[in-house]
Amino acid sequence: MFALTDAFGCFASMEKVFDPSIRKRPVVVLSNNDGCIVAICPIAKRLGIPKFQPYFKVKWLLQKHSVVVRSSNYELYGQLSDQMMSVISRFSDNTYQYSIDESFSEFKNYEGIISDWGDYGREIRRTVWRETRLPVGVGLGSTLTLAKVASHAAKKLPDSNGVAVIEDEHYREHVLRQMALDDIWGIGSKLAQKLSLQGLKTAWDLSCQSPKKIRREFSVLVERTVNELNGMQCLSWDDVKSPKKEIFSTRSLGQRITSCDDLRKALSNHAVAVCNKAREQGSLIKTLYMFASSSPHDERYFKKGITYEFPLATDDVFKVSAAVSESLGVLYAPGVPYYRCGVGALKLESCAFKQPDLFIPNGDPALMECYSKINSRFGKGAIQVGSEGKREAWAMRREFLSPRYTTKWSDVPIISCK
DNA sequence: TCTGGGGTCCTAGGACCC
DNA sequence: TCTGGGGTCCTAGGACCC
Repeated sequence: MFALTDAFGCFASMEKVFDPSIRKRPVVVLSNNDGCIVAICPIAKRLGIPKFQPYFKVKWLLQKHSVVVRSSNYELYGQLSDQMMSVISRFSDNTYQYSIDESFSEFKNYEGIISDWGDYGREIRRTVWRETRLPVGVGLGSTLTLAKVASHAAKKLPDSNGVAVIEDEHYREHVLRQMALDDIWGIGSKLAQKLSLQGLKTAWDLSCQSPKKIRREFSVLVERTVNELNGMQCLSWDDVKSPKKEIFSTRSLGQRITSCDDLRKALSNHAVAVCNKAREQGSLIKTLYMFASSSPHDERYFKKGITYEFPLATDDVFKVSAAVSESLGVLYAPGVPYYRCGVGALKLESCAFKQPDLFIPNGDPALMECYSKINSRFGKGAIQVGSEGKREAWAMRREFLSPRYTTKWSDVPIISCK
């Protein structure tokens, strides 16, 4: 048995944790630079507020319903996510955090011990609420895809109360019949469109297809989904837990930048972020990709990218930020109003198979270890590479930012007793 | 006044080589 | 004289997810 536990309207619900005055109001959270709506609390959802729409286009709708608008407060969400994950992980000996608000749990060693999975799911839900004030849904099923289906049902079906268990055939059919194709994990809008041309309408229709035929006409991935919907496990635990093959850090800038120095600082920040993520999963970077561009909505769109090959795969932040400085000449052109830039590690190698080179100095692994330790002890950014610069004006626009209740001393909530 | 997210993986197509 | 296959690598763009 697998479970998927995820937060309802994650960021929007997180905004309510330390601000009870907005708990009963519709809340949405905007993406970086207050660009798009990325989270909608259940109350706002009922008002029909759309997700992933540019903020400036739906502003009128938000005002009409007096919706509370917040910028992304990543400091707060990171902290609350950690708390939520730590509660969930107490309920299984094997969990995997799939995203900031979703966690898979495996219960291989619990068969026969847990008599009622529904009760167990409700216990998880209650405990997360009690300890973090976050509303979560819990979906249980015999494959990872069915756990995802169940969590969808836990959110959507009125009789579920936040927990759904797909155990018997009857219920599986009941849930799948009410699920749209593009709500299935791995089926997006394009595939859904193609499938509907064949007369399929619901997840149940897809599950009734012959896997062989689906493989022939679509792909092994869709075939796998069909099998998983029927309770045949194709996705193994290792598939979702496997280390990333690519790591990116990209961002649109709060303000256009035009100076070479600003671009270097911005890219340097991304390069260091990528490097840190790579080290966290035990990877070394062999190929780095850097790009900078104006906005695609500009009249004259400018985009330049460059790949940089390290002679020896590395996780040394100094080497990675030096690569940025070296490549800057290609990316920078005077007069371009840069709007977006980013860095990605395209080729990663496992540090378990590190191959030293007699003629290339290896950097200082002790220095890197010390750097990592300082940042994990005192928080991200406690120690930096000089080329990253300090927090710049163009960093990020966050007009509707809530206090950093958990990560800034002056913002810690005060409870006064009379 | 201006404003349009971010991350990962896959695939098609081209360049190049034998 | 003309024709011809197949593999690898790279890149850009698409698809999908949250």
